[in-house]
Amino acid sequence: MPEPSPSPAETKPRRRAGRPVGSILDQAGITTAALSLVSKKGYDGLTMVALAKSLGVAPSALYNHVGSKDDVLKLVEEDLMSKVDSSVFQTLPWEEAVRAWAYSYRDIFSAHTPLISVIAVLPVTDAPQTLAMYEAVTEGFLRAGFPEDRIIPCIVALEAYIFGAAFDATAPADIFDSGKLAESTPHFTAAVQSLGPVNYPSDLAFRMGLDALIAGFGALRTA
Amino acid sequence: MPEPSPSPAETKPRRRAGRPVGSILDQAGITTAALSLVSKKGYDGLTMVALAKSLGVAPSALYNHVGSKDDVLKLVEEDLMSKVDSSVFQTLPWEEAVRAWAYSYRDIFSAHTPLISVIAVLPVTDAPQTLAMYEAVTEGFLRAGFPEDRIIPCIVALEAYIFGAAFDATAPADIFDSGKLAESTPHFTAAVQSLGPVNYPSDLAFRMGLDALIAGFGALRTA
DNA sequence: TTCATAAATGAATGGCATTCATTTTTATCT
DNA sequence: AGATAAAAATGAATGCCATTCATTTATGAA
Repeated sequence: MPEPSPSPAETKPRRRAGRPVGSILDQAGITTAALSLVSKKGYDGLTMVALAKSLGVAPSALYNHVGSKDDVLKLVEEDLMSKVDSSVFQTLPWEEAVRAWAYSYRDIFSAHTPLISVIAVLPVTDAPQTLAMYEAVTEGFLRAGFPEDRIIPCIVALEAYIFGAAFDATAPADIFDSGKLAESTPHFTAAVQSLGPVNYPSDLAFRMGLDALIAGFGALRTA
Repeated sequence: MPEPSPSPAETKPRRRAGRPVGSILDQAGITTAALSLVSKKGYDGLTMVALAKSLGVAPSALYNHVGSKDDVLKLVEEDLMSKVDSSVFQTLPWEEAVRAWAYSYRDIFSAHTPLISVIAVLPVTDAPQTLAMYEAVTEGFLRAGFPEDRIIPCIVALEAYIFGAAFDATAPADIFDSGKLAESTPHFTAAVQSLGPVNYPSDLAFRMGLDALIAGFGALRTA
């Protein structure tokens, strides 16, 4: 630090790199506290008051580190995105990589569906983990021989499907029980019953749709 | 309840059919008021206080007709479901019917994404309009020659895709702007730019994914 | 008219995110 | 070591929200 006395360029206070020494709170701590709160109490339990209490701090103290509760959700989202396995595109053939990536993506976010409405509309700017995932997936598509201008539409469609499927995965098993109105919907009721005792086929449906998307998109490769 | 008095079958108070004569409020009125409130102020503006005011009534009066705000959302959902065009399955060949139905479904719910988290998990019991839609779609699949036990998984997968796409449709155009981090994600950034001035291809993506699902599922027909 | 029931009222209640003036803590400079 | 300025934490508001409840009003049937 060759920092002489006169030095008008350096006006901001400095801090030793990587050491949040002077404060109880920082964004990383808030993120992990939010995640453990969600895993214990669900998204209804994720309130600024509860978050502050779990950190041993007054609620207003949080606002020195995040601008709003939405900021907290963005932090959680970034953390989750970093857990989606997009490394598979470096090791597996395209079809299998897409499949593994999609399952990983869906499994992670099916436990965090309240985030989906936030993510789906959230600009990717300043979201490094999210961008890193997109970069890895894009590279995988390029390597597999996709024309550059088809890659983003394919990813967008796959993501839409994954988000929708994440909701499905949390639905109750009897969601298709037609109850008293069964008589007026005979074909639908029969189709539901033909599935057997397990009436909600969210996993079968996910696999079938994913197969269709992979087959359809795979045909776009030029190489 | 042995009910000694004569006429034991008729215990509930009667009311002339179709005439909500004695009260200002009923569920139909609440539903249309909620819909017009949403269209004017969005889902943030849909509060019980605002809803009551738009009906010229005290907020607590609403609770004589609905159990909770979630009930209001269910009423709105049912109304929207009745607007999804599933009649196409009676007139068009299967591929075109699925396409038309899916576009109609997505277009309606892209203006009501806050409902999706409710719908996706909501049992279909006591939701006559929703059941009617499922019945029409199921009939369309049966007519097209699908094995009975494949129909529900296909519908579930299509719905997941439609719900996800409804979120996409509301995303800002610059959602994929990588900003300062563009240098660290060269392939993704290039792929986004190859799309041209319109950087968010939600319509192209929807069409491509829908084509893939229709092609993949269409192959399941046996007839 | 009488009476029971349904509907509407207005005043609570408790939870929520967020703000702000104030105090405390911390890091750096003299 | 002491002074100083910035960052961080505090506690007490604020305003909005869904929901409840005791009470009053309106309605239809007997």
